[in-house]
Amino acid sequence: MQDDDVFRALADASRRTLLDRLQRRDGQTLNELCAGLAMTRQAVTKHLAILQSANLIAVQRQGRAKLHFINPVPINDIAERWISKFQRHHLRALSALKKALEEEDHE
Amino acid sequence: MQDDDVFRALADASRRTLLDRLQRRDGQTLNELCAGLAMTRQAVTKHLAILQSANLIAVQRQGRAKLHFINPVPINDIAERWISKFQRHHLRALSALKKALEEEDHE
DNA sequence: TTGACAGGCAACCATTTGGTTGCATAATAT
DNA sequence: ATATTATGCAACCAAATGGTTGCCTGTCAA
Repeated sequence: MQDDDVFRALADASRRTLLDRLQRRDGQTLNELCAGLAMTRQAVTKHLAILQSANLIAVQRQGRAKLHFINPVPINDIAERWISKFQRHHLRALSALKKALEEEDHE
Repeated sequence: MQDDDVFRALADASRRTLLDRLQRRDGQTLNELCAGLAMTRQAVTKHLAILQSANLIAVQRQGRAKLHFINPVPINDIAERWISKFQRHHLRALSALKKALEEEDHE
């Protein structure tokens, strides 16, 4: 599955924070993204590499600076392909859960 | 963040497969969920425990069997709180999801 | 009651992960 | 030309992760 990289990239809170920051202001450099985070620049570099290989961010060199741009497409893909699956079965699943919990209460 | 458990639980392909299976047929036992998977029952047990502590599934004992029920709420929560940030241009689809959830709550 | 079936617990293991430090390289400013 | 700034690379480390095996407990059926 190609979604796997996206899911795994999103699993880390630091990486979600980085996406958060890029979402607030797109096109930030590595050093800008490092500011205020409790980890070294190299750690951030690794996180960004993971986000990039999951296609969640795109990178553009500008002189010695490296600009990072968020790519919302994979997240939207997941939202549409995967999460909607759960919504489709939401009613049935919820009623099954409810029924199960009620039966549990009667024991 | 409380979403963290959900994100991390969803990061593993085996766990997503388990959710997939429960989505197809809810209320399966541990042994049923193990069938055809290339890992031991104990590995599946661990995955189910992670899914449970992320509140993605609920469990009900029935005699010596253990029934597993999917809980779509945390995933919908993420869709609402987090992923929606990244799909501003899909506001219409999102409001449809929100509306569906609200209708469900009123049952 | 005895055996088979469903699941739980704990120890152990290899690999992955998230992080570090130290040094190197490339572009810019003075 | 030189110092400074922005980033890259590689080795290393501890902890988390995903998995195994072995054995134990509880429940059902014959």
